[in-house]
Amino acid sequence: MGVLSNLKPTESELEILQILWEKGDCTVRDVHEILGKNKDAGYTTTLKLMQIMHEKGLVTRDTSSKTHIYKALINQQKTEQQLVTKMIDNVFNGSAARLVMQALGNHTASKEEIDSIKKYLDELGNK
Amino acid sequence: MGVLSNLKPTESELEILQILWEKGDCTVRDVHEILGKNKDAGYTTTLKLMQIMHEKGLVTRDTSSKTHIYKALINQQKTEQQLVTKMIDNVFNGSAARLVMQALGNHTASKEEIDSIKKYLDELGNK
DNA sequence: TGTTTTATACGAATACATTCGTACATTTGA
DNA sequence: TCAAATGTACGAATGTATTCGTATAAAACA
Repeated sequence: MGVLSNLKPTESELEILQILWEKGDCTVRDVHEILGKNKDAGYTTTLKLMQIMHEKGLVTRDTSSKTHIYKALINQQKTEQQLVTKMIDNVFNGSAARLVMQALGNHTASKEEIDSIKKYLDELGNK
Repeated sequence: MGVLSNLKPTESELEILQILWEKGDCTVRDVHEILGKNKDAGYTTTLKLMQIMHEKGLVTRDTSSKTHIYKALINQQKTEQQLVTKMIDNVFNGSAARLVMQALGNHTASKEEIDSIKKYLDELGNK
């Protein structure tokens, strides 16, 4: 297991990571403007967060020009897996099934989603 | 929506709530001893946490005798729902299906669990 | 009874995350 | 060219969670 795998992003860091995962390379301003749609913090707040993320090894950056370019360094899939596993352990007493039922047992899941999950389960079952 | 519904427990508070949900009425010592199996903090740490939880309205307590008896005041199901919904929004971009697949796509789900989920999905589909 | 154990209350230290102000350097463009 | 805009660095304030020490009171018991 690598060093990076046990770095757990904070909530704000996760918001930034989402953006980097989706958009790829970003400047601080890029990220800040996307964040600005949902929250309003100052520009230097976003900058500081991203600098801290760099210190922690969550992101890399290209500093060859004045405006630095940031890139996620930790893996999206692996991070999501960590968060889910942690929730299963902490909240659902180790039962993935309880989490799933909780997730599906309300309006958030559409018919299409439920169908795709069924398909996924069938594929899982055939392995 | 009631006042209690937007109280979000911290991680330590959640650990304590789990115990209260499972065991029902508990003294601080009860909780502290169960917690002690996994972590080692001082007794007064647990006490303080539970006092704070009382201030926040997460728990009630019976103080009629010297040793106080604590009880969860927020609902387990509702709290779990909140946490899951928040994770779906923050981590999986609103897609419950993505969360579910992430939860099932590893060793944490046993065959029995997967079967019970299938059954659950079928029941959901018939509504 | 008087000592030990078991409680609560509460202030304070510590740790960590978040936010912002300010200094300073580089670009941009009028 | 030189002022305005844009960028980084960084210290510090703020907010919140966690941890623990100490004071004090009640209960248990030898």
